[in-house]
Amino acid sequence: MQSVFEIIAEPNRRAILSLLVSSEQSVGEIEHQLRMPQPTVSKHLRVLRDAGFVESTVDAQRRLYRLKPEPFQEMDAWLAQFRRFWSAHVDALERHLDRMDQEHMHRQPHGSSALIKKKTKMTRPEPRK
Amino acid sequence: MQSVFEIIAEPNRRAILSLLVSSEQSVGEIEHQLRMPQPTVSKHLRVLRDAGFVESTVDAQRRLYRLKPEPFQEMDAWLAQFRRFWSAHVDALERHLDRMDQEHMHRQPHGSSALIKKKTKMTRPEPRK
DNA sequence: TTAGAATATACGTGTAAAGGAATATAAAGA
DNA sequence: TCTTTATATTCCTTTACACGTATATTCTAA
Repeated sequence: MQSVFEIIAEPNRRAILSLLVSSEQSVGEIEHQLRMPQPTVSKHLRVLRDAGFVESTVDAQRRLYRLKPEPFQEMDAWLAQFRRFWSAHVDALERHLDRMDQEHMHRQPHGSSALIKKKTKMTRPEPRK
Repeated sequence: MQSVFEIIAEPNRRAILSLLVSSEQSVGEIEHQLRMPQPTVSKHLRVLRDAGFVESTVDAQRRLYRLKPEPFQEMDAWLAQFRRFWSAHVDALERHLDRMDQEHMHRQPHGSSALIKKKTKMTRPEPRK
């Protein structure tokens, strides 16, 4: 489980990361919001912490977990080499994500598709009038 | 092997994608440049094609593979939700990637670390004079 | 100091996927 | 047609990892 890419390959881990983007959360809060068994949450948090995606602080019996930026920046840096290539083809993405919506909606319980589409539209160049 | 994230979790596939960013390549060219057995290349290309990362055209007995943009855009869109969060912490990335260099250099045969660092520096804000 | 709450870890199991070796398919050229 | 080149696929084995269940650890509060 060396690389950041293997870490985020796991859907539950991506869900945890998306949850933590709003604010830090305890294990129990993650457990309830994502409806995963507690050992599952703890085990994924362990992996995420070892990989530097999150850090935790102690609050009584609770552990509060929050994001750390470095691995995300590393992923972004890897993606950067492809940006020149794809930036020409923005329109095709709309169709692609619409297809994803149809096929995978049930696997993405937290509306990330909608978020993706919204964000994508923001990066689209304005039509020249 | 549903999601784009699982596809790029495999290091050989990432190497193939990085190779194709310069230009389209035949299976044999990929095989030689990355020093992988031919069946390995073909199998990974199959996965990449099914996931929409690449497409191929026929050239005599050869198959020429090239990148397609959509999956990269989809990954970028997922990463976007974390950008607000990390954009404050740029300096920490330098240290992080320097550590990665020490630990993983032998696993990244194509100088992607150097490329990452270079690109990262480009996105760093200029010091105000 | 003991009970209960919150979290972490250990262990056993199933499964998916990556790799190697062999073989199949397809096209080109003699 | 037969051979050679280029690529794809099949079969088999191994390994890594995600999960469930059970148990351990850690801290609080009574």
